[in-house]
Amino acid sequence: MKPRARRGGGRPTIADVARLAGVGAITVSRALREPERVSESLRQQIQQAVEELGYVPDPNARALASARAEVFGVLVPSLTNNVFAEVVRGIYDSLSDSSFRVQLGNTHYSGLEEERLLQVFLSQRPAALIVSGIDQTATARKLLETAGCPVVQIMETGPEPIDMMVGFSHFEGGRTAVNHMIEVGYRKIGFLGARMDPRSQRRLAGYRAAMETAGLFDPRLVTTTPVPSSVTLGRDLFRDALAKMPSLDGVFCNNDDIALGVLFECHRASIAVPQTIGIAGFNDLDMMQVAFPSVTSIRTPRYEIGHRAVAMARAEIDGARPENRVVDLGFELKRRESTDRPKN
Amino acid sequence: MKPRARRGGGRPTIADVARLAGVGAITVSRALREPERVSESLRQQIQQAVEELGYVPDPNARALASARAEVFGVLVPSLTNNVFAEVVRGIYDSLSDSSFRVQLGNTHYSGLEEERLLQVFLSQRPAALIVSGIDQTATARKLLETAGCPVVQIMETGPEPIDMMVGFSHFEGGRTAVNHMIEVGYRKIGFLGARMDPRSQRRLAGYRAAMETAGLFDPRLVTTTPVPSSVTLGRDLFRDALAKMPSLDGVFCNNDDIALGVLFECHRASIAVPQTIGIAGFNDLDMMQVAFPSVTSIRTPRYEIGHRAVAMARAEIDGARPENRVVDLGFELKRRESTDRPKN
DNA sequence: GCTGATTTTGGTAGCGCTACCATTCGAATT
DNA sequence: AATTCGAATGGTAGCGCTACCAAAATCAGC
Repeated sequence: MKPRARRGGGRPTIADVARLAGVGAITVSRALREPERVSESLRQQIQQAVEELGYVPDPNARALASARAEVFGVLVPSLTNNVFAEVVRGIYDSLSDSSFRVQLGNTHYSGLEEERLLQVFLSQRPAALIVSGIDQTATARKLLETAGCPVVQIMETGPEPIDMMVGFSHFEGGRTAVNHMIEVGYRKIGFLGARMDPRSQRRLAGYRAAMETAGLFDPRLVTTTPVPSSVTLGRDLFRDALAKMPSLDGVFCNNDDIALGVLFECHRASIAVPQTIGIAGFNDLDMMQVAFPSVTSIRTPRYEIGHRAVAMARAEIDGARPENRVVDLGFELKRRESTDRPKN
Repeated sequence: MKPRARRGGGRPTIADVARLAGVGAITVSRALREPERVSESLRQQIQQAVEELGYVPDPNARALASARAEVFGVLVPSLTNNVFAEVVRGIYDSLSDSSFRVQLGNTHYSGLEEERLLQVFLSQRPAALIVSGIDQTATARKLLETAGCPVVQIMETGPEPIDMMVGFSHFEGGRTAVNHMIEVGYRKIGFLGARMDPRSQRRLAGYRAAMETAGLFDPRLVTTTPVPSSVTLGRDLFRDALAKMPSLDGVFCNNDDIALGVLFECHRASIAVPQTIGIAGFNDLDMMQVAFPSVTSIRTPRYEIGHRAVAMARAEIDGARPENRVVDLGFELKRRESTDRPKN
């Protein structure tokens, strides 16, 4: 029977390389994946044939034959939020020295969307999965538990990892920022929050804990909205908060975008920062230290989280079962001018 | 011969579905990909079997058998730059109703890295490729020309598309912004630029054209650096520019990050904006309209570029050869307070 | 009712690679 | 010298799916 014309458009296959190098196909496969299992001389012959033909292995065929794709599935709630962009950058950078690909999914902060994407990702049998947060739905959790590959939950840490975790405590972050504001003398400290995803909720809880401990908590100080965060929204939230409680003397913002909106509004309304109003943000974007006045914020290890998540997953793939399944990378309070209140 | 134990971990295959539905495997395949070619009754039986088993097709097997992966390869120079994050979001959103996956690559503004990633992407036989800019290396261009799939160059337009293009003129954007500043009375307008990738270069060219036409060009007005852009860098560049040319009365910034750095530095140094210094940025990030004073900028259609690129590629995949191979989505000058100079 | 055209369905043979097992061969052991 | 062993290499049989072709079923026209 006449062989069918090559479907693949004439790209060289492993068989072509094998023929040119005068070895069996399987030996080429091994030379490429486990060079130490092939003798020096053959390895060189094969390497030369690969280069001569410009052979690049087909990842699809590889995945099909080995029942495992060299893919890291990554689920984040947003692609444009700078925080997750940094995490994703850390992931990509940490994988650039390997042949792993990244399969990125945007859950839009939706648990259902996360389930759906998980299902899609799983159909590829990924080498590892990285998911954001620790509040997966029960269905998603079950899918992850039976995924048969390393799973890393990122951004937060918690008591019951599906497999591994890398993050920090948003609760402590919020509490630390607010404690600092209380210490330097602010009393009527408002909380401004947008989106209010689980991590925002925990920052709010940290705020509340700090305020209650100091006997300063008042529910009217809290202003939140489910609307996605933006600088514009920061301004609007601040206006609302001030209308509700004109005696406000500080704000802890859910994130830096909101803090920036507050800062701009203070400029516009000629409200002195830090004298009349103190401002603290969360994440410590580059611009916070350049702003005028510079803005106090909680520095979070975004890039490092992506990097570490990949490192842990790769260790597991390589058979070294990491001892620490849950890694807390911490955060750092950056005290700046926006809360530099002259003690009175 | 005894069949080998299932490698794939027992997930249902198309054969399982076919058996349950009492049809041939190929019919299941068709029912899933081209439902109109299968009779109504069988389609329902098959659909039911699929749901009962929780069958999800294996994309790797699909890609191998059809010599074409349902993947859009996307190459961008940066993942954290908000501009590209928006483009990528547009791409993801436009593909979310399909079974296409996205394969994202970060070129780090390097032509060589772009070539390398292209090689990797091509090994998967993607359904389409989206690449940033129009300044590919000769090697990359050749790879793209022979890719055998739709190719869309984004962000810019130019005279010689590899296949299709979606973008706008950075030259005209720069010229428009600077013309506006000249019109309202600024004379010693500096150019502040970071990174200086090809698009930045063209904005600079637009700046220069506007300045020369008005007889205002002076090379000492131009301050650039190859360093990546940031708000901090904007401040530094502005300080340099001012040191070099204290009589500066305006700046056109390569992008909004830099403009924001300038704005903050003006606050800090008590330089009146727009009276003493006028500021214009590029891209029109959300925060520019909230800043105090609000900052004039060139609004660029980032999300729309991603959306349109996907639409054009999909049209081509579906066999409808789009008439317009090069689409200019334009830009819009947003006049704001930072250049609202009182006419004198 | 018959013929030819047009669906609709199924069988077979791969896609390019690797798991599994078999074979070869030289070195070490007895 | 015979036996054992491990390392190096190769052959075979799929992985799960679809392209291609063939067969069966349906339809239209006379």
